[in-house]
Amino acid sequence: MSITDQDTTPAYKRIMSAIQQQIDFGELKPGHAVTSERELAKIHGVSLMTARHALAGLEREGMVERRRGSGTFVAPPKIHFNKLMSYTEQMAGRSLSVRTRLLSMKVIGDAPEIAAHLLLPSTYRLLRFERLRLAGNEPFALETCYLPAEEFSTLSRDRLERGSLFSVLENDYGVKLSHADEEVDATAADPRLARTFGVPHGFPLLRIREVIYSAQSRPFLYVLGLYRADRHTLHIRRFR
Amino acid sequence: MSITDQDTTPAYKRIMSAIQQQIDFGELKPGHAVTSERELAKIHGVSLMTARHALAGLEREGMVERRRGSGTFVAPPKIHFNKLMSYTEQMAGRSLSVRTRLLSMKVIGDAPEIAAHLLLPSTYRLLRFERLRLAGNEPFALETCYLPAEEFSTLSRDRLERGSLFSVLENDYGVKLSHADEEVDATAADPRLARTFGVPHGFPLLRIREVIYSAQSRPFLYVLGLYRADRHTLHIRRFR
DNA sequence: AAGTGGTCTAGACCACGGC
DNA sequence: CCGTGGTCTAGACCACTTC
Repeated sequence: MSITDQDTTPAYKRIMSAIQQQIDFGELKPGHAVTSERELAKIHGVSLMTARHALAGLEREGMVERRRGSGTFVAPPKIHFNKLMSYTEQMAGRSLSVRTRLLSMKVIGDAPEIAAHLLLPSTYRLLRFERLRLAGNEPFALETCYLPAEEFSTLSRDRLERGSLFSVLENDYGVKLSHADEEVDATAADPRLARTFGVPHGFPLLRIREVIYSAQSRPFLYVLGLYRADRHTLHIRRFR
Repeated sequence: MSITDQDTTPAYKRIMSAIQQQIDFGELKPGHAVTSERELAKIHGVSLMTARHALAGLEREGMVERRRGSGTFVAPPKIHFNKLMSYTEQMAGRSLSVRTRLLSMKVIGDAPEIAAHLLLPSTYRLLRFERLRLAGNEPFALETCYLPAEEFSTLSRDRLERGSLFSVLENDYGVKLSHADEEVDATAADPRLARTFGVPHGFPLLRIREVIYSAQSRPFLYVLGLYRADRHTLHIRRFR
């Protein structure tokens, strides 16, 4: 950030970024005291209220804890509960070798229920593809994705097998992901699924139906996921 | 927060409560404009920053939306995603007649795994009780709860069958509930469960194991829930 | 142009924690 | 005791929306 920059960024956001960097770069570790309000005000040449605003923002994001009479401290690294993450992202932290195999990919026009979930006319053309997730050589998840075909017609098989769907959507298509609503229940493996997963007919599976919304609150991706219950557990945190 | 505790309550909290009441009492409905910052400041005799603080707090709670240049508006009623609620509370909004039958209740001392979840010694005495949830006359959920026996020795069968466990804990024992971590997977009904639910052996069930924490981040309640997958869906919202 | 929320100042007093 | 965060004042200017 140079002096010539016409810096329109609010002061409190700049202070937030500065502290965030200290944490990211490891200068401040969990438990360490963060520069106090009064010091921040002096250092950055702002009023106390502005320095407060910065710390309050970081607290809301869960980066720091504030203790009256004591100070502001870097919060312990949080497990990212209830975060919308792609499979690739979820696995990144766990050093598990997971492969993806693209089973099918085609444009369909007869999925009225799914079109309805995406707020599209019932005969709207959708791009559907199935991906099998394998740990080692053992399949443990089958995910079927549905996207509006027109918008994402340039999606290639290659990209889907290689990287994360989320990163393709965010980087190549500029989609801003906002949130997802999931419906979770249980089902039993029918003959086809039993064959796919290599489990007995009737084997319990976790079923997750998911509508993913863009930043404009527009639903644009529907995912039906089926997971071997013995190899997959869903973690949720609920707050009172 | 009541009107009688004006003495020590911060002004911004009083203003928040006042607006919250307007919403609760139906004077302000979703979409309606909330009193502006400047008006609130005049009305309550506080500075602009304090009025701002109140509206910012309500925004953080999701009660209002703020639109620059336009105003502050009552937010549409939010679906309570990812909220820690008792079964009774969940059903309250749905006009479903749900009954609870207490199947068993006893103190046990040989549940080391569950004691571990509650950060207690492996032979610690736990109060265990099973509750069957019925819609109409049809059972659709079986919940087994574990509590430290000493603290909750006065819990009566009567209270458990009558009201919500949460309300008993919060009102009678003064427990402040904070959050819960859940593990969700699927399983198949064994003979006993099949008989309990009146479903075939092997029927898919949703299984939720839940550790509930008090405000001091102390785990104090473990719940194992089994749900007929065809009568029960879990809803989750995830954010990016 | 009038009204709104967003940012910010330069102070103030209080309640609390640790020394 | 001193430093901390929590609350608050009485203004100010800006950016934005609506009319």
